[in-house]
Amino acid sequence: MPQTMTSADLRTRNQVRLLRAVHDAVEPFTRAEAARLLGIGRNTAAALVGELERARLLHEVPAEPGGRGRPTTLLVPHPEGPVAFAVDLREDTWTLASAGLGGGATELESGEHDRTPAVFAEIREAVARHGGERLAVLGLATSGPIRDGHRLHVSHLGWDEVELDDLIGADWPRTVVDNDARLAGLAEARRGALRGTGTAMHFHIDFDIGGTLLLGGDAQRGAHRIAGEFGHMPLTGSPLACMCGVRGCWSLDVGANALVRRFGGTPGHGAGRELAQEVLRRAEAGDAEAGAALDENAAALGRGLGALANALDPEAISLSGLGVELIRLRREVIEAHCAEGLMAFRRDEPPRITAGTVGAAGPLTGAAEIAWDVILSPEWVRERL
Amino acid sequence: MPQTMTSADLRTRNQVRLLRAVHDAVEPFTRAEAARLLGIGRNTAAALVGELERARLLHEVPAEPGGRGRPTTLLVPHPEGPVAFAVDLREDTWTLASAGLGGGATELESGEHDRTPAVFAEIREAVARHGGERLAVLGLATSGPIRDGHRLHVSHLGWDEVELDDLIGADWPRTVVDNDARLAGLAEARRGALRGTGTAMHFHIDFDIGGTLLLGGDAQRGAHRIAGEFGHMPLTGSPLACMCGVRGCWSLDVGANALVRRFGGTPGHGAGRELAQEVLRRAEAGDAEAGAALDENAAALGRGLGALANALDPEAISLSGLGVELIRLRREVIEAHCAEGLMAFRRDEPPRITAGTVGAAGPLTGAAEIAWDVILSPEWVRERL
DNA sequence: TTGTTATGTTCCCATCGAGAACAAAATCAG
DNA sequence: CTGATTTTGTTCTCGATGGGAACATAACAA
Repeated sequence: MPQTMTSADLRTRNQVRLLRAVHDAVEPFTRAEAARLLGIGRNTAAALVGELERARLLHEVPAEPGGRGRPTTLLVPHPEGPVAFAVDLREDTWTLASAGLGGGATELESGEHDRTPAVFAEIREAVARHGGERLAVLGLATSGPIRDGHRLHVSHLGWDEVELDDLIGADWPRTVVDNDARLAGLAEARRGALRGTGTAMHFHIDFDIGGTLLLGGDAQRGAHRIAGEFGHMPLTGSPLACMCGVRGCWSLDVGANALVRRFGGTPGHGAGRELAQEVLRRAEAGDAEAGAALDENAAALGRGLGALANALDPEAISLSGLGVELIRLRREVIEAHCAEGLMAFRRDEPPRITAGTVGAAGPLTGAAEIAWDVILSPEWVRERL
Repeated sequence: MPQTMTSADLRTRNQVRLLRAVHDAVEPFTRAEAARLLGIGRNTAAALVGELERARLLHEVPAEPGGRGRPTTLLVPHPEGPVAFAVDLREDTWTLASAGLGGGATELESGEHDRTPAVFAEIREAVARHGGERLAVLGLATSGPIRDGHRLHVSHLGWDEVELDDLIGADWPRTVVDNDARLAGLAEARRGALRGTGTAMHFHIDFDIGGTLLLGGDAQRGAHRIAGEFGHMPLTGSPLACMCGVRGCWSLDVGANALVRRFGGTPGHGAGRELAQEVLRRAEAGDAEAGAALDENAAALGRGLGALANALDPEAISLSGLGVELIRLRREVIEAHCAEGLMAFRRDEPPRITAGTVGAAGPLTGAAEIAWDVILSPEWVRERL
């Protein structure tokens, strides 16, 4: 496991550091600022940028003068530089987007699908339509755990152990895949509400609840890359059996399925999202029963967050999906029950609970991030020159 | 946040890599093997080792010839090299040990204490008695969470927000502190049952249960460095109120306190450990009620482990304290209830549940590790030359 | 117009690790 | 006992890297 050794590796390393700084920056910065940021000399910065410009990875544009001093250049993505494609594969739709250095994604195409793995061929064709020389890596977000990075398991589509290696063949560009909830969390950590946190958590609340632990801007993946099933811990004392095969899961009390069940429906089939939206509408309009349902959902959410905060000590927790509405309408309920679940000695410093700012674009943004993580690696950059 | 830039940093980096390899190795290795291991040339290895020998960080001793080829030298700790001291501060005793490069710890002194923070002065004196020129860093393990690394909270000693910065003053050597359960886990990850795992968990079961998530050989610490209170999640549906201020904690059903409660005692005062030992003895002798108590404890343990495995996907889980006996006597119960708590699709690949191999020396060994982590840093090594 | 300030550019230099060639010290084959 | 083989140590040269100093350049300010 060699990390770095030769002087050439040192150069590559500094090039990657520079590219990563550009990618992660909120605002573009100048070459001189880059030198200060990386702690290198102006001469070295000039050499690095020159090589990256020649490799069509960075581009320099004149910066408007901002005070005294010789005018300098802004470091921006190269117009002919590599791009990452990102795919968000949902229950019955898919979206393809393109993202350059810096992360800004533009949607290219989207479509519906028939809930069979044939959608992968459809996506492959869309990628071929839009992908040119500049396409470097494809990041794909799907729901459901992906064991060891290739065995996909989406229960609500009836996909059981779908073999991704068979569906994503040699005619695909270099492709990296991950779970949508985890990628939504990664997006928040890199470009959203969790930016800058050392330890944080993100939860996506849809039919049920899934999430990820974010450490230093990266998502914890686990030994088989199926970490994040926080919704399948018994955090709320439910006596019910969950579809996952366990009894008492947190997800039984949080999310659209819990709302469906409360109003007498059978979870797991179809119209849960519409019902959830309707409950939200009615609760906002003052309907007592809908309000009570929301209270229960928010209370169960908060109770679980408190328990998880005891164990993992996050600085902040962001929510997406239904969670955004729950925060908007029932923040006090969530926070009160979170505090109740927190050990007494930590109640004066509870985790910040916040709505994600990347929103519904989370999985797509996260997929672009993991694709760019491949590009911004020493191996890839060295290959490119 | 500069990671590395100059060529001098490159050299330091490789020196640290070499020292870390020696520290982490199970068996000593030769200079030629080191070159292969780090992916550097024999000439470079010779230069690195020479400098480290002059800095009294490494020592070369003739290796007994093992086949053909010119005889070489074994890389071993320098006899005058730096040592780390490690302290394990327990409820009413403390132990001081010394650990050299490679981790082998030898006990220096131990004593009892009066359960007041005055024990820190006592420890300071013992350190001064044994510490000479070679003492570089002190690692200290205590029970209880240590918020932000300096505010100690040990409920069963009645220490509430004890300020470590006041107790560990400028007359101490460079000191690093952490929680005993976390350090026990770190010890397993570095030198015990979890060695080589990418994602693993460790739990120490005493009066209650505490643990840590281990990622790539390091312990997850959390935003306020108080992560690891897994025992205070409601994983077993207990209706009771816990001393921590929360209702339903896992710890209410696992550990010595749970046994005390089951046999009519009041947890939190004294003799829980003796009772636990007696229950173990009686259960092993065939006593039905003691056996049932053990069953319940093991079942609750397994149930929680399964839930946590869903969320964090560890490759292996090691246990210390009472957990060792529980594995020895009730492995099937633990594993069965763990499987029951695992989502169905992961039951064919459950986490390996194993007794820790570092044993009672876990906190001390872990304390030595965090002390050596300071020594094996580029900053420290560069300072030493 | 002239001084100030921030940046770009060009040079030289110390250091680092790679690689090749050779030397040294053991084992193995006869 | 001798010579071939194997593995490692040692020495030397070389290209590349980043630091630093000196100078050039282009804006602003007085």
